[in-house]
Amino acid sequence: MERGNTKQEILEAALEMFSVQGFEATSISQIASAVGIRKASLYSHFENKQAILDELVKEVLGQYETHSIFAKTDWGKDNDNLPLTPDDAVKMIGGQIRYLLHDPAISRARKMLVIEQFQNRSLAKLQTKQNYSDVLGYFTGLIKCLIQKGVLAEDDPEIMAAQFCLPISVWINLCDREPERETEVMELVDKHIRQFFRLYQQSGR
Amino acid sequence: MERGNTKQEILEAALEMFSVQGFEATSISQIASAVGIRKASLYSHFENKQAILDELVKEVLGQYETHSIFAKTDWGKDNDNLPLTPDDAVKMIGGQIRYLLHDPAISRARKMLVIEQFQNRSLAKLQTKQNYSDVLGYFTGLIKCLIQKGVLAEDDPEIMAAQFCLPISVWINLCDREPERETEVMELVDKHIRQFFRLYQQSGR
DNA sequence: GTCTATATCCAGATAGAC
DNA sequence: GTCTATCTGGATATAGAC
Repeated sequence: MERGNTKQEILEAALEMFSVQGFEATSISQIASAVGIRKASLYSHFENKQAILDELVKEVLGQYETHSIFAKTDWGKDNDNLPLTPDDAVKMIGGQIRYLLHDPAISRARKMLVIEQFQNRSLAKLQTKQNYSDVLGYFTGLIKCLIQKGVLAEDDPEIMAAQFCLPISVWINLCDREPERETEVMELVDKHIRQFFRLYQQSGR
Repeated sequence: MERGNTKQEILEAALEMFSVQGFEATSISQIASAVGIRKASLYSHFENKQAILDELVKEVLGQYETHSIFAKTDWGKDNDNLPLTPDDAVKMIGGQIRYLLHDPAISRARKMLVIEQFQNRSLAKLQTKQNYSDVLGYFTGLIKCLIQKGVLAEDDPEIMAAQFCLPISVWINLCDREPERETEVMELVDKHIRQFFRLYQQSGR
């Protein structure tokens, strides 16, 4: 470390605390002492407490747009790494879940949005976008491709996507709350994906 | 009103605020003024702020055990009002969702648990029990009955239950966050239930 | 049971030396 | 940029009159 990145350290410490206690319950002194400075020094980097949250939402959560696979919805041509078999799907989704669960910034941002969703209208919208609409849109596109390729039977793709990814959303939230249940959850995910494929293959016959 | 129920009014006001702002961000004065008394008077009813939360968890959330249909899991004999058709299921589940969404105590308790789930280990456990395990157990039992009756095809009942009720959980949470989307959500629920039945009927042929 | 008054503490935020 | 010192307000909680 050795300075220069103090502002970044503040953002990281703040996110860590906001994601457990929430914004209101986290004090400036707490954040400052986690970074190793006095609370007064923190005001050299941010105008006030709210500015920390604003910056977090803008930067840390904003990098979602550039990095998250769910933010892009162009399932047009690049059907290269499409999961055509249950095994592929389990591998792909399993890896994705593990990444979402263990990346500190991502998991903390997700938890913070859960905590603050009823408090703040704009955070509610962000929560819906990142952890519902975009995910649903992503899987709707993927499933449309799989239908077109004849891998899955024809049916309402949006409902199929919901049936596929919303249980997984709930299981991710369960792991956020009780991390020790991760292996149990991963087994459920495995069974769920295979059953989903089996089902929507059969019915298309 | 006219007194005598001040303690109850305090609990209700507190739950209303805890369910939006969270416990830490809600002050004693806020609760007191919502009830129409001074903050000092509140200490005649509760030893301290924590005692309000404890009582809420014990009483208001505890009445879940006696009133919620999800708390009972005996699908043994009383297969009277079993939803045998998609229409029945849509009607039954739709009514249940509307009840869960609009009953003030239930919806506030649910939101409070969402907000406090990462803060407090025992509230995390309660959240998992009430809004995950019990619901999953309830629908696993129901689905087992429907399989036995030949209404649905044979498959892993726990996974079927997850595919059935976890999307609905997510949609309820979406309505908690953005109540104006209720009708849109109810249409999704309708389509989801019919597609679920159609699917698991077909595959059993 | 409710009130006013008060004690104590800690929050967010600013001033100014180094 | 970080510090000490300080301001101001609001928090939880208690004491004691009515």
